[in-house]
Amino acid sequence: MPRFIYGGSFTKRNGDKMKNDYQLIYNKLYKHYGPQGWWPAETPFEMMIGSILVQNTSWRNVDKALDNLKPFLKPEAIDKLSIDELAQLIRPSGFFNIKASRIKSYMEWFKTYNYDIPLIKEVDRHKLRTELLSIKGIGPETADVILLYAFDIPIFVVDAYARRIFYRLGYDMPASYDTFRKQVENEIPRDLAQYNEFHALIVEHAKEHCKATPICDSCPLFDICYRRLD
DNA sequence: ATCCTGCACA
DNA sequence: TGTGCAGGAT
Repeated sequence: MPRFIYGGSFTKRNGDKMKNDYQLIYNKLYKHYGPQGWWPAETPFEMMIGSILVQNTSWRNVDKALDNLKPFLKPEAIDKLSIDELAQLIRPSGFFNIKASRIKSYMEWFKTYNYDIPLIKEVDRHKLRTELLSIKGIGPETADVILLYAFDIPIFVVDAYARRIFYRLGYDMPASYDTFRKQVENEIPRDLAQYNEFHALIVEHAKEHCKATPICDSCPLFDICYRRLD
C-alpha cells in the first residue's frame, strides 16, 4: 500500500491512496511539448499590460488590443492616455472599461518604483506579492503571472487550466488558490526555469488536449489519467 | 451579480 | 445571422 506523505493526494480506483506527483506531470508534458519559452511578449512591460488584458479573455482578443497599444507600450505613453482613450484602444480584449482602470491602477503602483524593474526585483517576494494583490484589479493569478514572467520569481500560477487538468487526472483539488499553489511549490524545487515552463506547458496542454471537451487521443498523460468527468 | 469581445459552429 | 462559449476580479 503506497504511503501518503504530505500535501495533496488522491485515491485511485482500486482504493490506493496516492501522493500527488506534480514533478511527474511536468516531466511528461515537457517531454511531449518541449520548451515553451514564455511569456509571449516583446518586453516585460508589454507582459504586465498583457496580463491584465488577458483576464477572462482569450489570447486572440488580447493580441488585437496589444496591436492597438503598440505605439504606447512604454509607461510614459500609457500614463498620458486618459482612461477613455485607453479603453477604446483595448476594446477588443473585452471588459475594456474595467481593464482600462485596472491598467491605470497598476501604473500608479509601478510608478512608485519609477518603472524600474531591476529595482522591483530587489524587493522581498512575499512583500512584493502582497503589494501586487493590494492593487485594485490585480488578483492572485494576475499577480503571480507578473511575479513569474516580469520579475523572475519562481511561483506556481493557478489558473483554470491547471485546475481542469489536475482535476481530470484525479487529484484532489484544494478549494483555495493559495493552498493549491503551495501544494505544488512544496513539491517542485524553486527553480525559475521550471516554473516558467510549467505554467506554459499547462496552457499548451489545455489547448492541445485537455480542452473543455478533452481530446484524449494521443494525450501525453493518457496512461496516468483518470479522465474524471466534470 | 457584473463586466464584454471575437470566434466556432450551425 | 444567431447562439454559445471562453475567460478573473470585485
